[in-house]
Amino acid sequence: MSKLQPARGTRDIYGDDARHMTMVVDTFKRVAASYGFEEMVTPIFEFTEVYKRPLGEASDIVSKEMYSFEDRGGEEITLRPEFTAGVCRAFISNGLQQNLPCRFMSHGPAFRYERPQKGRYRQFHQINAELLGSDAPESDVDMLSLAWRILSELGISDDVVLHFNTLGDVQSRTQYRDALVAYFSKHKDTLSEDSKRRLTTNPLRILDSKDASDKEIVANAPLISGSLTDEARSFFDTVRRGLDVIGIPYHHDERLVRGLDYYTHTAFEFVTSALGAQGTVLAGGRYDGLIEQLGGPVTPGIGWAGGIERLAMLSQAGAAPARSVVMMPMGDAATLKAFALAEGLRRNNFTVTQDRSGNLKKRLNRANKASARFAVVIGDNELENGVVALKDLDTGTQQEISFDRLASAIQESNK
RNA sequence: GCGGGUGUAGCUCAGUUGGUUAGAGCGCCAGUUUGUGGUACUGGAAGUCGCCGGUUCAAUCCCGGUCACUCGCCCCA
Repeated sequence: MSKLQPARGTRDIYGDDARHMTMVVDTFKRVAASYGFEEMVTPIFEFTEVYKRPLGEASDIVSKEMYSFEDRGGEEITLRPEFTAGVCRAFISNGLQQNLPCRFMSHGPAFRYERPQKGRYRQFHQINAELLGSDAPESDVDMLSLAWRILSELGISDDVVLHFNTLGDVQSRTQYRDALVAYFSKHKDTLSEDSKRRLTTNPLRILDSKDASDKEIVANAPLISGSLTDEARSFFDTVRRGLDVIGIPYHHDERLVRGLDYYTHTAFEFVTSALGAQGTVLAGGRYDGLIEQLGGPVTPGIGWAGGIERLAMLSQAGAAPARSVVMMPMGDAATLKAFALAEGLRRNNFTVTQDRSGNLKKRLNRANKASARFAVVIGDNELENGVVALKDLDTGTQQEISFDRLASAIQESNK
């Protein structure tokens, strides 16, 4: 590597990108808190088994996308490829089943060894919400409501469509899987190579194949609604009624499935067409068997994860950095005085930086480029008289202010 | 993992049908103003033409490989 560059699929995040992503996370935390969610910060790596079991040995994530390694103590370790399994492990490890339901929010990086594309990185970032311990369909509505609220506050709810389906309970899902395998096996000869493989690894996934001839076959494939038990059907209807009451528009997509084995009942994706092939910005569903599968007490759960990069690309919203006051001391004595003045201003919640190099012209130039709001010039003349020259960089006006009145003068001009 | 496109200054891009000193705009630096910005004018710095190899008298240009980005597939947030 002759040029110093970040490892493939990783990138440095700064400037506007960083501001947009921070806005996504801040909005997420604020809104999730208003739904009663509390932070759960789990380790960024876990024993490999934590992800291997729930995700399914055959899943692509486990079979070829995980960053797994043996650490120096001989333990099999994996960088988290998603949040749910880790949060559930934490739930079990800490015996949190005493106070159900639990509502956890998390955010941070996750890792998958994939071919990078726009909006798809090997180190990517997610916001994640999990609600553990409620098997009521109303909880599914709560989770969708939370997601919708966040998308709305990010200003992108008009740009996404909620695709929504049910996978039924375990019995429904098993029946459906069998029905699909039976149906697709009849058409095996005309299925694409990818889908022939899926027939054994993940038959549900054939339903969203993009292959033209697959699509023809899929058009007549049996639907999950034909395999639903009465309970599963009634569960689904309750969730739908909830969405109607809250006023979340959705598209009932009978072919929407999940890639991961642990999902049951509600499955959903908020999708945009603005990001090319990586259109899913937030997705999740119910996973009633997961915690038990990990060795914990039987506990239902529902959760979702949102891609921070993708959400940030869509929303393009970010808090502008606070406009600063720049101290411009001329000479050693003034430099010392500027320290004291700056501290005083910061105690009054102003953002203050120091610029001590170059002539005044240069400093004002820099301040201008940095969108600073005020310049405070202190030289020997000012020191003698106990004043500073306070320059309003927006209006260009300048006035002499005594040391002790500086904060209030800035406050006044900034109105 | 598979297929297509791209890679020239900090950024956005021209260009060379293979031939001496590779260009523009923006940005950056300096000056016109010994302590007063945004405008204007003048001047300047900055590129191993992604990297390695091959063909050739000669490669930034052609060929091969490689790395990265990008679009689609796969997968998925």
